[in-house]
Amino acid sequence: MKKRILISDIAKALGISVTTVSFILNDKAKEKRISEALTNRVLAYVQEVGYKPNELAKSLRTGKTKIIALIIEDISNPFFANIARLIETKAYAQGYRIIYCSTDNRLDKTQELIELFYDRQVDGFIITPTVGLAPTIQRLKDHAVPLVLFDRFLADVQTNFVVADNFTGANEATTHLFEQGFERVGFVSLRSEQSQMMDRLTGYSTAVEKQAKERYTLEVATDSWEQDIQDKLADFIKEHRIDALLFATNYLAISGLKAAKAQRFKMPAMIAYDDHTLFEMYEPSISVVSQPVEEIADKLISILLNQMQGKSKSLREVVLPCQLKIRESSRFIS
Amino acid sequence: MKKRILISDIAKALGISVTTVSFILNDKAKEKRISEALTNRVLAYVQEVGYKPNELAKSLRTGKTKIIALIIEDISNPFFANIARLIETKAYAQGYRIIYCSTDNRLDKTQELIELFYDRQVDGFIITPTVGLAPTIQRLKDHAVPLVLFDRFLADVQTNFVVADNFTGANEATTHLFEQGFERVGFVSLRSEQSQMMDRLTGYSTAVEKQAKERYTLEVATDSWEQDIQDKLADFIKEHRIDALLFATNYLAISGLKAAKAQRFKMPAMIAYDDHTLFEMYEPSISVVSQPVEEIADKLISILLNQMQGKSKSLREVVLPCQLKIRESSRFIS
DNA sequence: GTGAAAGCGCTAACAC
DNA sequence: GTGTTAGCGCTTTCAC
Repeated sequence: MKKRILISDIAKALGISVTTVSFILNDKAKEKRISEALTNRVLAYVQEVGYKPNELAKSLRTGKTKIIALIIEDISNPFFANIARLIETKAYAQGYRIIYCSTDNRLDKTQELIELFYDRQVDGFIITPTVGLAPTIQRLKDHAVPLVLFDRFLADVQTNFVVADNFTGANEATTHLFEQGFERVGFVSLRSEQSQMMDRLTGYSTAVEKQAKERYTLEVATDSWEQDIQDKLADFIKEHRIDALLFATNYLAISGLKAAKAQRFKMPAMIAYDDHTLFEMYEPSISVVSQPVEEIADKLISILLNQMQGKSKSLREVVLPCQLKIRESSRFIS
Repeated sequence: MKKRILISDIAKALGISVTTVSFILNDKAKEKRISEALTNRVLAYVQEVGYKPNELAKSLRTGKTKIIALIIEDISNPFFANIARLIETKAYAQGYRIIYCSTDNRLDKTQELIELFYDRQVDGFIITPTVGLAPTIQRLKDHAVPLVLFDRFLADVQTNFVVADNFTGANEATTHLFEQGFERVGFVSLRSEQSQMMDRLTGYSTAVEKQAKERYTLEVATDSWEQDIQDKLADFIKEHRIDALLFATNYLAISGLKAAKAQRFKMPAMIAYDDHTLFEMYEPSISVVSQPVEEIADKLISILLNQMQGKSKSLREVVLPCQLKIRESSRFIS
């Protein structure tokens, strides 16, 4: 292993002190009124030997790592992967890097991850919280760690968050189905206390009540087997003679499509939550409630950066509108 | 911000020295023959006050960060997102965390990212290299930085790598199409010198020659607009009266399906490279050459860990077989 | 304008 | 067995 060149090497080679080199390297040359000649000489030499400071030592000294922790449900879910991509690009432009981990929505794992990254002195957190995470988040807040939640928020602790307007999203989707002429509109969701799931459920229920129709809901356990989900779905549809369905997540909708294909029944009309290449291309194309991914990523980064730079101490609770993309799967065919 | 508790605080509170605490915390208690009573007292106190060492300081001192840099083409591509997920899980189990960045296959960005993470003292690299990256990789090698490439390798520099057997994958897919009875089998690929693209092309060409048929290839520029790709594809199919197609990547195949949908022509028989939920669910379901993602991730991590732990200095060049999943889209219908 | 030196929090060689 | 202390490589105060 070739030895890395150090700031002291530079100083020695140029016959000046470490301080001077450090000042010049940290753009404090004029502030400290170091001669332009020397400044240029140092810069040229640094360039020549390709010196790069050890960021670790720098971080230890400054307390800043320029790293943001992204603690996310599942990086392989396209919805999260897309957000991750956007966040990464925006953070990168500001000189920040992203360290990520998937939580699988497991509380213990999430807590552990947060502790871990906290010990690593990350500068800020972007988190999709699990139920029960409030105490952990509160602790971060106590330590004045910049953080912002997304996709869902926690009722028990006040924090910055960026979520979609899930109530309205689900409400409009449901209403659209009724307006198309469907009568028995079901809702398939996760058995979860997560805010986004609750809001979607309430959105659906409110729409059903407004239309004075019957509610049909199926809640799937988060740790169900794929096969189990498919069976439950098939039963649910048949038993209640459902003629239209709203799915609370993209993967539930995909399970639904798989069930229909495997068990050879005709999928009723449907709308999915969160867009996916599959929905766009499927025959018939699947209507979706789509979250504004780009804006979510934008807000997340800007809120976090503001906080990290100490610009704003006020709480930011951002709720962004969803977009109902009507495609073929929600068309009424009498 | 509540002050973090330090190892010196522990020592002071217990009236012992930092060394002792450090030894105990680093499992060197018996090695240094520290009394069990003291060991337990320290452990209990550490537990009680919730002391956590500053990992940054630890890293600076030990030179180990327990962080692996994942430098990948595009985290939002399901193929890479899936691998990322698997790598993450396996690394996590070994106490390593992942820091990632997407390169978009741009040389300058990739170089910059590698430098950056190198300066951050990551313990190892997993990289999908771009063309022209050899000098940078060589430099890492000179500095004895553990690294392993994947998805493609570089001819100009010897390194560990894990790739799929792209030649055979493409060859078998092409042969399968001919055996089905198709006559005019085209190949759609990226205009790129990347090894995996070249191998897929050679695999196709060799199969065509063996069958003594005509070659029809379309190479799309990597920075093309989606619309442009679709137009080119439509023209290509019509002009050569293609009756079956092999796509070199999943997104090219998706562009093909989109083109067919938008421009209302019938997609010829086809096989895509890399599986995708869409291909499984599409009507007709799309045959694919699927890479063994799980094994790739396994090999990557085990090779990298071995290297990081200094266990093996020998070069590991792993080529894993692809699996041809025959579905409906490659069926011959006369 | 420039340099010496203190420390960021930790590990581990060395001393006793 | 336990403590003292010298760094890891950097930034920054303070002195000149």
